[in-house]
Amino acid sequence: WLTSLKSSRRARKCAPNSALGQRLFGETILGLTQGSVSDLLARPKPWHKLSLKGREPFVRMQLWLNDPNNVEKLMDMKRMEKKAYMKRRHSSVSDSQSCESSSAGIDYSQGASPQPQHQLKKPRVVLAPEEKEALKRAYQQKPYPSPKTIEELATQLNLKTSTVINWFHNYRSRIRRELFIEEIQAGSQSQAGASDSPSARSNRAAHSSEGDSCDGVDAEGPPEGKPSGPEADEYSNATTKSQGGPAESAFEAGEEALQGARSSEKSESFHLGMESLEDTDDEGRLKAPRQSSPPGSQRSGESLETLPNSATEGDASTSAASTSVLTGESSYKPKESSEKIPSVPSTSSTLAAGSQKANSIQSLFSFSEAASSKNTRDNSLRKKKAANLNNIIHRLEKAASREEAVEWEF
DNA sequence: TTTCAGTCAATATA
DNA sequence: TATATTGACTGAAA
Repeated sequence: WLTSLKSSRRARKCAPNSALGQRLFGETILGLTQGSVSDLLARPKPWHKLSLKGREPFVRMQLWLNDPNNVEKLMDMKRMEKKAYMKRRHSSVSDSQSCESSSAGIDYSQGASPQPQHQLKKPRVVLAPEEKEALKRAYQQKPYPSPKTIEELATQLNLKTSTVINWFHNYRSRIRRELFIEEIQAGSQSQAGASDSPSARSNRAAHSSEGDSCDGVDAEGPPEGKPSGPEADEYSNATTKSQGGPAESAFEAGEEALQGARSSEKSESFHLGMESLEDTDDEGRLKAPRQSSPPGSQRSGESLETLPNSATEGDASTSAASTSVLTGESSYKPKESSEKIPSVPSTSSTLAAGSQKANSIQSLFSFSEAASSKNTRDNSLRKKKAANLNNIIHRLEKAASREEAVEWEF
Protein backbone atom coordinates (compact mmCIF):
# COMPACT_ATOMS: atom_id res chain seq x y z
CA TRP A 1 0.00 0.00 0.00
CA LEU A 2 1.24 3.27 0.97
CA THR A 3 4.81 3.78 0.61
CA SER A 4 6.58 2.75 3.61
CA LEU A 5 6.85 5.12 6.39
CA LYS A 6 10.43 5.75 7.04
CA SER A 7 11.88 3.45 4.55
CA SER A 8 10.09 5.16 1.79
CA ARG A 9 13.23 6.18 0.11
CA ARG A 10 14.53 2.74 -0.02
CA ALA A 11 11.18 1.38 -0.98
CA ARG A 12 11.01 3.76 -3.82
CA LYS A 13 14.40 2.72 -4.91
CA CYS A 14 13.53 -0.89 -4.82
CA ALA A 15 10.27 -0.53 -6.55
CA PRO A 16 10.07 2.94 -7.87
CA ASN A 17 6.85 2.41 -9.67
CA SER A 18 5.09 0.27 -7.23
CA ALA A 19 5.20 2.34 -4.14
CA LEU A 20 1.97 3.83 -3.02
CA GLY A 21 2.03 6.85 -0.89
CA GLN A 22 0.10 7.67 2.18
CA ARG A 23 -1.40 10.63 0.49
CA LEU A 24 -2.70 8.74 -2.48
CA PHE A 25 -3.88 5.84 -0.47
CA GLY A 26 -5.39 7.99 2.21
CA GLU A 27 -7.19 10.31 -0.06
CA THR A 28 -8.30 7.70 -2.52
CA ILE A 29 -9.09 4.74 -0.41
CA LEU A 30 -9.53 5.88 3.10
CA GLY A 31 -10.84 9.35 2.62
CA LEU A 32 -8.23 10.70 4.95
CA THR A 33 -5.41 13.12 4.58
CA GLN A 34 -1.81 12.05 4.57
CA GLY A 35 -1.21 13.18 8.10
CA SER A 36 -4.13 11.20 9.34
CA VAL A 37 -2.96 8.12 7.55
CA SER A 38 0.46 8.47 9.00
CA ASP A 39 -0.96 8.87 12.43
CA LEU A 40 -3.29 5.99 11.97
CA LEU A 41 -0.55 3.68 10.89
CA ALA A 42 1.91 4.82 13.45
CA ARG A 43 -0.39 4.76 16.40
CA PRO A 44 -3.25 2.41 15.87
CA LYS A 45 -5.61 2.14 18.75
CA PRO A 46 -6.92 -1.09 20.10
CA TRP A 47 -9.92 -2.08 18.17
CA HIS A 48 -12.21 -2.11 21.12
CA LYS A 49 -11.34 1.43 21.83
CA LEU A 50 -12.25 2.64 18.43
CA SER A 51 -15.52 4.29 17.80
CA LEU A 52 -17.55 3.28 14.82
CA LYS A 53 -16.13 6.13 12.93
CA GLY A 54 -12.64 5.26 13.94
CA ARG A 55 -13.07 1.80 12.56
CA GLU A 56 -14.13 2.95 9.19
CA PRO A 57 -10.68 3.47 7.73
CA PHE A 58 -9.73 -0.04 8.67
CA VAL A 59 -12.80 -1.41 7.05
CA ARG A 60 -11.98 0.50 3.96
CA MET A 61 -8.49 -0.87 4.00
CA GLN A 62 -9.83 -4.33 4.22
CA LEU A 63 -12.29 -3.82 1.45
CA TRP A 64 -9.58 -2.41 -0.67
CA LEU A 65 -7.40 -5.37 0.08
CA ASN A 66 -10.13 -7.63 -1.02
CA ASP A 67 -10.19 -6.00 -4.36
CA PRO A 68 -8.06 -8.09 -6.67
CA ASN A 69 -7.09 -5.08 -8.72
CA ASN A 70 -6.55 -2.79 -5.84
CA VAL A 71 -2.98 -1.85 -6.46
CA GLU A 72 -3.44 -1.57 -10.16
CA LYS A 73 -6.32 0.79 -9.75
CA LEU A 74 -4.41 2.87 -7.37
CA MET A 75 -1.41 2.98 -9.58
CA ASP A 76 -3.63 4.03 -12.42
CA MET A 77 -4.94 6.84 -10.35
CA LYS A 78 -1.45 7.78 -9.46
CA ARG A 79 -0.50 7.91 -13.08
CA MET A 80 -3.52 9.95 -13.95
CA GLU A 81 -2.79 12.30 -11.14
CA LYS A 82 0.72 12.69 -12.35
CA LYS A 83 -0.46 13.35 -15.84
CA ALA A 84 -2.87 15.97 -14.64
CA TYR A 85 -0.15 17.54 -12.63
CA MET A 86 2.20 17.67 -15.55
CA LYS A 87 -0.53 19.13 -17.63
CA ARG A 88 -1.25 21.80 -15.11
CA ARG A 89 2.36 22.49 -14.70
CA HIS A 90 2.90 22.72 -18.37
CA SER A 91 -0.01 25.06 -18.88
CA SER A 92 1.11 27.19 -16.01
CA VAL A 93 4.53 27.49 -17.54
CA SER A 94 3.14 28.54 -20.86
CA ASP A 95 0.79 30.87 -19.10
CA SER A 96 3.53 32.51 -17.26
CA GLN A 97 5.42 32.89 -20.45
CA SER A 98 2.59 34.45 -22.27
CA CYS A 99 1.08 36.35 -19.46
CA GLU A 100 2.21 38.81 -16.96
CA SER A 101 4.85 37.75 -14.58
CA SER A 102 2.44 38.41 -11.77
CA SER A 103 1.18 34.91 -11.98
CA ALA A 104 4.61 33.47 -11.69
CA GLY A 105 5.33 31.83 -8.44
CA ILE A 106 1.91 30.47 -7.90
CA ASP A 107 2.20 27.09 -6.42
CA TYR A 108 0.29 24.82 -8.68
CA SER A 109 1.78 21.86 -7.10
CA GLN A 110 -0.63 22.38 -4.27
CA GLY A 111 -3.41 21.85 -6.68
CA ALA A 112 -4.78 25.09 -5.48
CA SER A 113 -6.39 27.63 -7.58
CA PRO A 114 -4.50 30.84 -7.87
CA GLN A 115 -6.72 32.35 -5.29
CA PRO A 116 -5.67 34.86 -2.77
CA GLN A 117 -5.58 32.49 0.12
CA HIS A 118 -3.42 34.54 2.37
CA GLN A 119 -4.84 36.72 5.07
CA LEU A 120 -7.78 34.47 5.60
CA LYS A 121 -5.67 31.83 7.18
CA LYS A 122 -4.30 32.46 10.54
CA PRO A 123 -0.78 31.35 10.97
CA ARG A 124 -0.17 28.13 12.69
CA VAL A 125 1.00 28.41 16.25
CA VAL A 126 4.27 26.71 16.86
CA LEU A 127 5.12 26.28 20.47
CA ALA A 128 8.69 26.77 21.45
CA PRO A 129 10.44 23.90 23.16
CA GLU A 130 10.50 25.79 26.41
CA GLU A 131 6.81 26.39 26.18
CA LYS A 132 6.19 22.74 25.57
CA GLU A 133 8.35 21.82 28.49
CA ALA A 134 6.49 24.20 30.68
CA LEU A 135 3.19 22.80 29.56
CA LYS A 136 4.40 19.30 30.18
CA ARG A 137 5.43 20.23 33.65
CA ALA A 138 2.06 21.74 34.21
CA TYR A 139 0.47 18.62 32.85
CA GLN A 140 2.40 16.53 35.28
CA GLN A 141 1.10 18.53 38.10
CA LYS A 142 -2.38 18.80 36.77
CA PRO A 143 -3.48 16.84 33.74
CA TYR A 144 -6.83 18.54 33.98
CA PRO A 145 -6.10 22.07 34.92
CA SER A 146 -8.81 24.37 35.99
CA PRO A 147 -9.76 27.31 33.85
CA LYS A 148 -7.94 29.47 36.28
CA THR A 149 -4.80 27.45 35.94
CA ILE A 150 -5.12 27.52 32.21
CA GLU A 151 -5.47 31.20 32.32
CA GLU A 152 -2.38 31.53 34.43
CA LEU A 153 -0.44 29.25 32.21
CA ALA A 154 -1.45 31.18 29.19
CA THR A 155 -0.38 34.36 30.83
CA GLN A 156 2.92 33.01 31.96
CA LEU A 157 3.70 31.55 28.60
CA ASN A 158 2.23 34.35 26.67
CA LEU A 159 -0.11 32.07 24.81
CA LYS A 160 -3.74 32.19 24.07
CA THR A 161 -5.86 30.28 26.51
CA SER A 162 -7.34 28.34 23.65
CA THR A 163 -3.87 27.25 22.70
CA VAL A 164 -3.23 26.00 26.20
CA ILE A 165 -6.56 24.25 26.27
CA ASN A 166 -5.91 22.64 22.95
CA TRP A 167 -2.50 21.61 24.00
CA PHE A 168 -3.84 19.83 27.05
CA HIS A 169 -6.51 18.11 25.03
CA ASN A 170 -4.06 16.99 22.44
CA TYR A 171 -1.46 15.93 24.92
CA ARG A 172 -3.84 13.88 26.97
CA SER A 173 -5.20 12.27 23.90
CA ARG A 174 -1.82 11.48 22.43
CA ILE A 175 -0.39 10.16 25.61
CA ARG A 176 -3.38 7.94 25.92
CA ARG A 177 -2.73 6.56 22.52
CA GLU A 178 0.85 5.88 23.33
CA LEU A 179 -0.33 4.02 26.33
CA PHE A 180 -2.59 1.93 24.20
CA ILE A 181 0.39 0.87 22.24
CA GLU A 182 2.37 0.09 25.30
CA GLU A 183 -0.53 -1.83 26.59
CA ILE A 184 -0.51 -3.97 23.54
CA GLN A 185 3.17 -4.46 23.72
CA ALA A 186 3.03 -5.39 27.34
CA GLY A 187 0.31 -7.80 26.49
CA SER A 188 2.38 -9.32 23.81
CA GLN A 189 5.21 -9.84 26.18
CA SER A 190 3.27 -11.20 29.05
CA GLN A 191 1.13 -13.24 26.77
CA ALA A 192 3.88 -15.70 26.18
CA GLY A 193 3.65 -16.82 29.72
CA ALA A 194 0.51 -16.31 31.60
CA SER A 195 -2.00 -13.79 30.64
CA ASP A 196 -2.31 -12.74 34.18
CA SER A 197 1.19 -11.64 34.60
CA PRO A 198 2.29 -9.76 37.62
CA SER A 199 2.52 -6.64 35.66
CA ALA A 200 -0.92 -7.09 34.36
CA ARG A 201 -2.17 -7.75 37.80
CA SER A 202 -0.48 -4.84 39.31
CA ASN A 203 -1.72 -2.65 36.63
CA ARG A 204 -5.13 -3.94 37.05
CA ALA A 205 -4.95 -3.22 40.68
CA ALA A 206 -3.66 0.18 40.02
CA HIS A 207 -6.52 0.77 37.75
CA SER A 208 -8.79 1.21 40.63
CA SER A 209 -7.03 4.33 41.58
CA GLU A 210 -7.11 5.89 38.26
CA GLY A 211 -9.22 8.89 38.12
CA ASP A 212 -8.02 10.20 41.36
CA SER A 213 -4.66 10.64 39.92
CA CYS A 214 -5.60 14.03 38.93
CA ASP A 215 -3.60 15.36 41.72
CA GLY A 216 -6.58 16.16 43.78
CA VAL A 217 -5.87 19.78 43.71
CA ASP A 218 -8.76 20.65 41.61
CA ALA A 219 -11.99 18.89 41.52
CA GLU A 220 -12.30 19.10 37.83
CA GLY A 221 -10.84 15.78 37.12
CA PRO A 222 -11.84 13.69 34.20
CA PRO A 223 -15.08 11.88 34.09
CA GLU A 224 -15.10 8.79 36.14
CA GLY A 225 -13.40 5.85 34.65
CA LYS A 226 -11.53 7.84 32.16
CA PRO A 227 -7.84 7.71 32.13
CA SER A 228 -6.31 10.51 33.89
CA GLY A 229 -3.48 11.32 36.10
CA PRO A 230 0.02 12.13 35.18
CA GLU A 231 0.04 9.87 32.29
CA ALA A 232 3.37 11.16 31.36
CA ASP A 233 4.72 9.23 34.27
CA GLU A 234 3.06 6.09 33.18
CA TYR A 235 4.13 6.95 29.81
CA SER A 236 7.70 6.78 30.77
CA ASN A 237 7.79 3.67 32.79
CA ALA A 238 4.61 1.80 32.64
CA THR A 239 4.02 -0.78 30.11
CA THR A 240 0.37 -1.19 30.41
CA LYS A 241 -2.69 0.51 31.49
CA SER A 242 -6.28 1.02 31.22
CA GLN A 243 -9.60 -0.47 30.86
CA GLY A 244 -10.61 -3.90 30.04
CA GLY A 245 -10.91 -5.78 26.85
CA PRO A 246 -8.45 -7.40 24.58
CA ALA A 247 -5.88 -4.98 23.48
CA GLU A 248 -5.70 -5.95 19.90
CA SER A 249 -4.66 -3.34 17.53
CA ALA A 250 -7.26 -1.90 15.32
CA PHE A 251 -5.68 -3.56 12.39
CA GLU A 252 -5.90 -7.03 13.69
CA ALA A 253 -9.26 -6.62 15.12
CA GLY A 254 -10.42 -5.05 11.97
CA GLU A 255 -9.55 -8.07 10.12
CA GLU A 256 -11.05 -10.25 12.72
CA ALA A 257 -14.20 -8.33 12.50
CA LEU A 258 -14.23 -8.89 8.84
CA GLN A 259 -13.56 -12.51 9.28
CA GLY A 260 -16.28 -12.83 11.73
CA ALA A 261 -18.68 -11.26 9.39
CA ARG A 262 -17.33 -13.18 6.53
CA SER A 263 -17.76 -16.44 8.20
CA SER A 264 -21.25 -16.09 9.35
CA GLU A 265 -22.57 -12.75 10.25
CA LYS A 266 -22.18 -10.73 7.21
CA SER A 267 -23.33 -7.21 7.53
CA GLU A 268 -23.08 -7.36 11.22
CA SER A 269 -21.60 -4.44 12.87
CA PHE A 270 -17.95 -4.51 13.54
CA HIS A 271 -17.99 -5.11 17.14
CA LEU A 272 -20.01 -8.17 16.54
CA GLY A 273 -17.35 -9.35 14.29
CA MET A 274 -14.96 -8.79 17.05
CA GLU A 275 -16.67 -11.22 19.26
CA SER A 276 -16.25 -13.99 16.86
CA LEU A 277 -12.57 -14.00 16.73
CA GLU A 278 -11.49 -17.19 15.35
CA ASP A 279 -8.62 -17.05 13.15
CA THR A 280 -6.41 -14.71 14.84
CA ASP A 281 -2.86 -14.94 15.60
CA ASP A 282 -0.36 -13.21 17.70
CA GLU A 283 -2.77 -12.39 20.39
CA GLY A 284 -2.73 -8.84 19.56
CA ARG A 285 0.95 -8.74 19.70
CA LEU A 286 2.73 -6.07 17.94
CA LYS A 287 5.48 -8.17 16.76
CA ALA A 288 5.82 -9.29 13.27
CA PRO A 289 3.56 -11.99 12.07
CA ARG A 290 4.56 -15.54 12.04
CA GLN A 291 5.88 -16.08 8.73
CA SER A 292 5.49 -19.69 8.09
CA SER A 293 2.25 -20.54 9.68
CA PRO A 294 -0.48 -21.23 7.26
CA PRO A 295 -3.42 -18.98 7.51
CA GLY A 296 -5.84 -20.09 10.07
CA SER A 297 -3.38 -21.96 12.13
CA GLN A 298 -3.10 -19.33 14.71
CA ARG A 299 -5.13 -18.60 17.68
CA SER A 300 -6.30 -15.46 19.07
CA GLY A 301 -5.18 -13.87 22.19
CA GLU A 302 -7.53 -13.17 24.84
CA SER A 303 -4.48 -12.84 26.89
CA LEU A 304 -4.18 -9.26 26.14
CA GLU A 305 -7.06 -8.43 28.06
CA THR A 306 -7.08 -5.44 29.81
CA LEU A 307 -4.41 -4.04 31.55
CA PRO A 308 -5.83 -1.55 33.79
CA ASN A 309 -4.29 1.69 34.14
CA SER A 310 -0.93 1.74 35.55
CA ALA A 311 -0.03 2.64 38.96
CA THR A 312 -0.64 6.02 40.18
CA GLU A 313 2.15 6.14 42.55
CA GLY A 314 3.52 8.79 40.37
CA ASP A 315 0.49 10.76 41.10
CA ALA A 316 1.36 14.21 41.49
CA SER A 317 1.23 15.12 45.00
CA THR A 318 1.12 18.36 43.53
CA SER A 319 0.96 21.86 44.23
CA ALA A 320 -0.77 24.14 41.89
CA ALA A 321 0.61 24.02 38.45
CA SER A 322 0.50 27.67 38.23
CA THR A 323 3.11 28.23 40.81
CA SER A 324 6.18 27.69 38.79
CA VAL A 325 5.49 26.27 35.48
CA LEU A 326 8.24 28.12 33.84
CA THR A 327 10.91 27.41 36.31
CA GLY A 328 9.71 24.37 38.11
CA GLU A 329 11.75 21.28 38.00
CA SER A 330 10.13 18.68 35.96
CA SER A 331 9.81 15.08 36.77
CA TYR A 332 8.51 14.60 33.35
CA LYS A 333 10.21 11.87 31.50
CA PRO A 334 9.86 12.08 27.85
CA LYS A 335 8.38 9.11 26.17
CA GLU A 336 11.57 8.63 24.35
CA SER A 337 12.87 6.95 27.37
CA SER A 338 10.72 3.97 27.01
CA GLU A 339 12.50 1.63 24.77
CA LYS A 340 10.41 -1.32 24.47
CA ILE A 341 10.05 -2.67 21.07
CA PRO A 342 11.20 -6.08 20.24
CA SER A 343 13.10 -6.80 17.17
CA VAL A 344 11.23 -6.48 13.99
CA PRO A 345 11.47 -9.21 11.48
CA SER A 346 10.89 -8.21 7.98
CA THR A 347 7.70 -9.16 6.32
CA SER A 348 9.40 -9.79 3.10
CA SER A 349 9.30 -13.48 3.37
CA THR A 350 5.69 -13.44 4.24
CA LEU A 351 4.47 -11.62 1.28
CA ALA A 352 4.33 -13.00 -2.12
CA ALA A 353 7.78 -12.57 -3.40
CA GLY A 354 8.23 -10.63 -6.54
CA SER A 355 4.68 -9.61 -6.87
CA GLN A 356 4.20 -5.99 -7.53
CA LYS A 357 1.21 -5.86 -5.36
CA ALA A 358 3.02 -7.42 -2.53
CA ASN A 359 5.80 -4.99 -2.95
CA SER A 360 3.50 -2.08 -2.99
CA ILE A 361 1.61 -3.15 0.00
CA GLN A 362 4.64 -4.21 1.82
CA SER A 363 6.38 -1.02 1.11
CA LEU A 364 3.65 0.75 2.87
CA PHE A 365 4.22 -0.83 6.14
CA SER A 366 7.65 -2.23 6.18
CA PHE A 367 10.85 -0.76 7.30
CA SER A 368 14.32 -0.93 6.12
CA GLU A 369 16.72 -2.46 8.50
CA ALA A 370 19.24 -0.23 6.96
CA ALA A 371 17.27 2.76 7.94
CA SER A 372 18.88 2.79 11.27
CA SER A 373 18.69 6.04 13.04
CA LYS A 374 21.16 7.67 15.24
CA ASN A 375 18.35 8.59 17.36
CA THR A 376 17.23 5.96 19.78
CA ARG A 377 13.80 7.30 19.92
CA ASP A 378 13.45 7.12 16.24
CA ASN A 379 14.62 3.59 16.30
CA SER A 380 12.23 2.72 18.94
CA LEU A 381 9.38 4.31 17.16
CA ARG A 382 10.27 2.71 13.96
CA LYS A 383 10.49 -0.66 15.49
CA LYS A 384 7.25 -0.14 17.17
CA LYS A 385 5.66 0.95 14.03
CA ALA A 386 7.21 -1.73 12.01
CA ALA A 387 6.00 -4.33 14.38
CA ASN A 388 2.54 -2.91 14.24
CA LEU A 389 2.43 -2.65 10.58
CA ASN A 390 4.03 -5.90 9.80
CA ASN A 391 1.40 -7.50 11.82
CA ILE A 392 -1.26 -5.57 10.10
CA ILE A 393 -0.12 -6.31 6.67
CA HIS A 394 0.18 -9.92 7.43
CA ARG A 395 -3.27 -10.15 8.76
CA LEU A 396 -4.89 -8.12 6.10
CA GLU A 397 -3.12 -10.04 3.46
CA LYS A 398 -4.30 -13.19 5.03
CA ALA A 399 -7.81 -11.98 5.07
CA ALA A 400 -7.59 -10.77 1.54
CA SER A 401 -6.46 -14.10 0.34
CA ARG A 402 -9.61 -15.73 1.45
CA GLU A 403 -12.00 -16.49 -1.23
CA GLU A 404 -15.31 -15.73 0.29
CA ALA A 405 -16.77 -12.49 -0.73
CA VAL A 406 -17.61 -10.10 1.93
CA GLU A 407 -20.38 -7.72 1.95
CA TRP A 408 -20.21 -4.87 4.27
CA GLU A 409 -22.64 -2.34 5.23
CA PHE A 410 -21.62 0.86 6.74
C1' DT B 1 -19.78 22.95 29.43
C1' DT B 2 -16.09 19.87 29.28
C1' DT B 3 -13.77 16.04 27.46
C1' DC B 4 -12.77 13.06 23.95
C1' DA B 5 -12.16 10.83 19.33
C1' DG B 6 -11.20 11.74 15.00
C1' DT B 7 -9.48 14.53 11.67
C1' DC B 8 -7.42 18.37 8.97
C1' DA B 9 -3.69 20.77 7.40
C1' DA B 10 0.57 23.45 8.15
C1' DT B 11 4.96 22.57 9.01
C1' DA B 12 9.05 19.80 10.20
C1' DT B 13 11.98 16.23 8.99
C1' DA B 14 14.19 12.68 6.28
C1' DT C 1 8.88 14.28 -2.46
C1' DA C 2 7.38 11.38 1.15
C1' DT C 3 6.35 10.73 5.96
C1' DA C 4 5.94 12.58 10.85
C1' DT C 5 4.40 15.89 14.03
C1' DT C 6 1.20 18.78 16.10
C1' DG C 7 -2.04 22.92 16.87
C1' DA C 8 -6.68 23.50 15.82
C1' DC C 9 -11.25 22.20 14.79
C1' DT C 10 -15.77 19.40 14.73
C1' DG C 11 -19.23 16.68 16.57
C1' DA C 12 -20.72 13.48 20.02
C1' DA C 13 -21.18 12.01 24.68
C1' DA C 14 -21.53 12.75 29.48
